[in-house]
Parts: sequence; structure tokens; C-alpha cells
Amino acid sequence: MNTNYPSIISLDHESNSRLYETSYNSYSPYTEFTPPPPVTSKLEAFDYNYWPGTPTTHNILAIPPPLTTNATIDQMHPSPSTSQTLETLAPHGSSSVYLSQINSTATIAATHHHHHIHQHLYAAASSSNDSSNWLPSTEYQTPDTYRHCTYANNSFYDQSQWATPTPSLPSIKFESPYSPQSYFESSNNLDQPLSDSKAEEEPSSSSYSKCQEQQNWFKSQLTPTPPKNPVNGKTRTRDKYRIVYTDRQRYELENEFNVSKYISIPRKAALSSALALSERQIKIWFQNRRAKERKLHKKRHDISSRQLNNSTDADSTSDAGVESPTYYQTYS
DNA sequence: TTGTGTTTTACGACCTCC
DNA sequence: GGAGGTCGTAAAACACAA
Repeated sequence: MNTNYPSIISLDHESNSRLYETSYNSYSPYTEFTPPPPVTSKLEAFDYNYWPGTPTTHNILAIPPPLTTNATIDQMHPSPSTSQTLETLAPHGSSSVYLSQINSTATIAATHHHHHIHQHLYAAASSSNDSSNWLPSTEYQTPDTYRHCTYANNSFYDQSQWATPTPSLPSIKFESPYSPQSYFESSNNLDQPLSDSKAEEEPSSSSYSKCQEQQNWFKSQLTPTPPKNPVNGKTRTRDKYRIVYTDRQRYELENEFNVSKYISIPRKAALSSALALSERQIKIWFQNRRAKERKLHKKRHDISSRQLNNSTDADSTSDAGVESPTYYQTYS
């Protein structure tokens, strides 16, 4: 699978290892990296271009700088017998390769959300220098904590920087209208620095504190903005007020909507828990989102109809691009 | 600022399905 | 009858031109 969208990676934080130190704007992931002795360490690379096929795990066999163009890896997928360079796997300009140093044996777990890719890199329970002992994909170890990093536009971004030095999400401008595409473009901005002063901030020195700040930021993003004039904290149910969802809540909801226009009961429960929203709020958000989709589609259809001028074709009006509830119920 | 149009939450009314 | 669907709408939040 080829994708032009940036990908979010979750690194196992057990090792506390960071391959890179970043500047917010331009990240050179390998500039400060000193390759460890091959006997005691391994490196891994992902090849996003093959996603979501078999996760690609590679040993780095040779690490002549710069890694980005010339590292020799043992490619285990799709051809275990061949060795390739990263350049082969990730031609310049592709959003495809991620490298991470880990101190112990590691493997990769992954989930795939439509255009949005979310990957987890989990360390094995016991370290080993023998690749034959690497855990199979069915034996991933769930880390206690992990770090989110993002690869986009040939640069890495550590999302923990969103919270440094004070939790401050780069202000995401939600474009109007909120078409799925524009929303993904906005979501890309989640992972990229904006052209403001925040982009110049230096990362904090402590990886641990950064992780804490990141977690705090995520917590803050789960707290919807209360109404400006709350009356006993009530929403419209009694006082005709509404809350404003956080960017993160809307981002995750939008991601889910791009997976399916109708949310299943299990996913609704999961999202409710993950986003600190009630299931009723999730349900109504999807109802509103579908209404918006229909409205947008109608607008587009009206425009195209006008352009076709008296054409009688109405072939694109059937479902407004949204599966019917019956369709959803069949698969829920 | 301010006025105005648009978008986002939230709900009621009504409908279908199980 | 309950759950969840659409449709229409209220009102807060937001965008933006003047």
C-alpha cells in the first residue's frame, strides 16, 4: 500500500531509547545517532509502502552514515533472502521508512485505520541478539508506556513536543468545509510544526518529562471546552448550551468516520471510553457528521447538475456516499 | 470591534427495524 | 418498546469581511 499520509508510530518506551533529538521544524533523525555495536543492539525499519501487509522487520546489517540513504538491511519481507538498502525501500520523497534503535529484541505490531496508520513497536519480553528469537507477531508485548512519533515530509516529529515547554498544541485550523480530505490535511498538521514561534522551541532535555508532558497534553485533549457561561455545568439538555470538542476528540471521531460512516456498538463504547465522551454524544456526532456529508454531497451534486445543464442523469444521488443503516447493521 | 454567514453540538419529532 | 436512523432546528462557537 502506498500512502502519502504521514504515519504515527508508537514506540515502546521501556527501553527509554531515543534514536534522535529533534528540532521541531526540521528533524534529522540520525544526525546524533551513534550506531551501537552490532552484537548488542538491533535496528529495525518499517516499510510503509507495503502496509498493511506483513509488518516488515529488518536487521540493519551495515550502518554507514547517512542511514537515510545507504543503510544495508536484511529485508525479511517480502523476500527474506535478499538484502536491500533503505533507499531501495524508501525512495526519496516517500513517506515510508522509519528506523528505531532498540536495546533489546523488538518486533512490530500495527493497526491500520483507512488512510491513517498507527503503529506500535513493542519490545520483546527478553532481549536477544539472535534474530531467530524475535517474537512472532502474535506475541507482542504491550508496553506500559509508549511514545508517539510521526514521520512526515521526510522529517520526524516527536509528538511529545506538542507539550513543551507548556502544553500547547499547535493551533489546528479546521478548514471549512470539513471534507474528509481536508480533515486529513488538517490532521497532518497535528504532526507537523506550524509556522509560528512554537516551531522554534527546543525540546526538553528529559525523555521522561517529555513523556509525562505528552501524557498530560493528551489528557487535556480529552477534556472538552466547557460552555462559556455554564449554568451548573449543564449542557443543552437543560440549559441549551453545548460544549466544544477538543481537536483530538474531533480528529479521532473523524478518523473513525473515515473507517465507517456508521459506528458499531463496540466501537462506540471504545471511543466513548477513549475520548471521554458519552456514547450518546458519539452517536449524535455520527448522525450530525452523516448529515454534513449528505449536505456536502448535495451541494456538489447541485453544482455538477447546473454544469450539466438540463441533464437528466441523477445517478449519483442514491446514497450520498453514505452506506445505509441496513448495510451497517448487516456488518455490525 | 461588529455584523453576518457558517459550522458545530444537541435535541425533538417522527420513522423503521428487531 | 427500545434503539438508532433522518430531518429540521436552536444556539454557541467560529470565520471573516468591512
